Amino acid sequence: MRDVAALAGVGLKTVSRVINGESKVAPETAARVIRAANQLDYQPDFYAGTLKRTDRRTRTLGLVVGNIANPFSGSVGRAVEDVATRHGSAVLTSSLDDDPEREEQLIANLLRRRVDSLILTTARSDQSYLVREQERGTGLVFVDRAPAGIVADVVVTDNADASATAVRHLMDHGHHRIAYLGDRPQLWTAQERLRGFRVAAPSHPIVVEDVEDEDEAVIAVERLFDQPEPPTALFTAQNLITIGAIRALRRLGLSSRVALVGFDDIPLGDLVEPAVTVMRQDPYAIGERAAELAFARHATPTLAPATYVIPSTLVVRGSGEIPPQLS
Amino acid sequence: MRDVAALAGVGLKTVSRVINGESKVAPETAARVIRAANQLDYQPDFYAGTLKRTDRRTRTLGLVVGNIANPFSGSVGRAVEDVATRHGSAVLTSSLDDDPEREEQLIANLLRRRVDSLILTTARSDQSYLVREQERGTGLVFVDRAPAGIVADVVVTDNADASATAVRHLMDHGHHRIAYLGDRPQLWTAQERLRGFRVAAPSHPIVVEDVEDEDEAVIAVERLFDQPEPPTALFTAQNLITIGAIRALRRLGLSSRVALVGFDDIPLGDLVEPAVTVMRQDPYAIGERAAELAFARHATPTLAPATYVIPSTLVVRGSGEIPPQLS
DNA sequence: CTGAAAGCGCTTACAG
DNA sequence: CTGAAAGCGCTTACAG
Repeated sequence: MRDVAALAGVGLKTVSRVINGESKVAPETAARVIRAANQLDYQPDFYAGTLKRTDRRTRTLGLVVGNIANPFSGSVGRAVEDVATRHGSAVLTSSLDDDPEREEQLIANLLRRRVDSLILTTARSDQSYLVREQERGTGLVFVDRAPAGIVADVVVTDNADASATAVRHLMDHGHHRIAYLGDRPQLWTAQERLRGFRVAAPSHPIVVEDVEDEDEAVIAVERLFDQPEPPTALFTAQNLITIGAIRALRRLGLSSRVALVGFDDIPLGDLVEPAVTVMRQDPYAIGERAAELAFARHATPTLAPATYVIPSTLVVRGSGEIPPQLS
Repeated sequence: MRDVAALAGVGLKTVSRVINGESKVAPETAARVIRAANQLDYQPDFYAGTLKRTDRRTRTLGLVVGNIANPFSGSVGRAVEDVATRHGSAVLTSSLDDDPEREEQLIANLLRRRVDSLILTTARSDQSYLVREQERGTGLVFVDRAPAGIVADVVVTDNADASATAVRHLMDHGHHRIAYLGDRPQLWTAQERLRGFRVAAPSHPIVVEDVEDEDEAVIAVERLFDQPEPPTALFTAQNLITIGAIRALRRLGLSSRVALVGFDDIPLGDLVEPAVTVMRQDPYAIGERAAELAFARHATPTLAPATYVIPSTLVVRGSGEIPPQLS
């Protein structure tokens, strides 16, 4: 910038004004500055300006998702990016892998880079370590999972409600022996989905927790049908579990005899046989709302923190409408 | 930092030394500094340090992918993130949507934030506008698509080879009437895949270009089978086209009578009926190699730019092994 | 409409 | 082992 000022024969401040499009510069002077900037191939350094700027905003958001390679996180990320771009901000993305150790490390890394807000999915059971950062003015929006030990904006799916809806759908189709297959009970989402299941489920539900991935889901389903009184319907409370269940039912030759409703849509869910009925979440809407909240808080820091619930939709495709079979 | 120094009763430089873990600080002094930092809840500002640091590295990478919500880009992004984390760097992620207008805008945004390297997928037909930035020392690695007008590191799939392999697989199964269905011919990847197809294909191949999405693929396939001499096999040169083709074949009742090989794997490709044979790309390997190249160049700026080809694998699942049917 | 001085939070290049 | 001075590239808060 100094070189540009020298070449154009103006003061630093004038170059700054031209670069930032502030008015009140004589067109002729401005033209000279622009010519000098082009000649020297000048690129302003945004972060250098941040140092002295009154609001100290870096116009950078930190995003922590489960795993950016997974479609749910990908859609959240895309939404955050879209909103950020509209506000002239950039997004630093990190994948958590549900690892509590990583959580603190990733967040520390983002904080050192002075992100204006953090939009984050968490793995630890307590987030009170972020209170001081929040007091310092960093925006905090929790997505997908509600935090503990801190009051902040939260954007989540209607986990319990959606689960109850799924179970009622199965009961409406005549099922009474319904099995729940869910993720690790430490996860807030797993707790909520089980809670919703219990609210709507018949009196003696079958509950299988701690199913961590597709392979474990296959095993869990095989085990269920190895018992004297197997379920007539499955509610799989996570997308990988749904995929594992489809695989297992197919191997067992039960695809067309056991009803299945999954939580969270799966890719090509309409092309498998039978097509799979799911409660579809809206990850783009979650990310969008979260990013909008972050920017709203930058504009009005006194906003009271709130929890936003994004609705899910029952997508009826066939697997959830199979009637109970007499064994 | 000034406050920490004052509270600990030491000089600025000593605080700096403790924060950065430089040796040569008396344990006692260091402890006092750490206590002061905790008490004041001090967070170092990484970018402020960058300003005066000799290497001027921001330890930030810029990533431009097609769309982070799409599984291919997601895997590339995840790989870049993993390598960056190992090197203490963070990643600014942007989605291009194959929009040439966006390309310049997104890149300008990243450059203003002084990324050390740019790892990018491009939509424009020429990237010579990046030469000056490259000369200034910003690392440039092109992924998925080769650039024009600039010499830089490139990491791509073996598009032409993999396409030829796919077509030979179909011919080995007796097919002579094979249709190619591909994306916009402006895209480098589409050109390469068509080139590979032509190398291996029989003398009078059927070529359908400019298929932009799933819906267009459905229409294109329906049209093919509305003709006097329809193909006995399809080579769908992009994942959304593959999905559209599966849908169309199912509607036409031809799923088990027309062979299909897709370029790029699709989710749940093994669970549809028939399971779909594909040339599987390795997006994680592409992202990983690209990020490693970026860091290698930071360490050794004189490295000659090179092109790296990441191999694909034929995944045989059923749809590609259907023999030609007598109509 | 324009510019000189001061300073943001750090690191560098010294001197002790 | 420790610290004072200078300066990175900008913006602020002035004065003219």
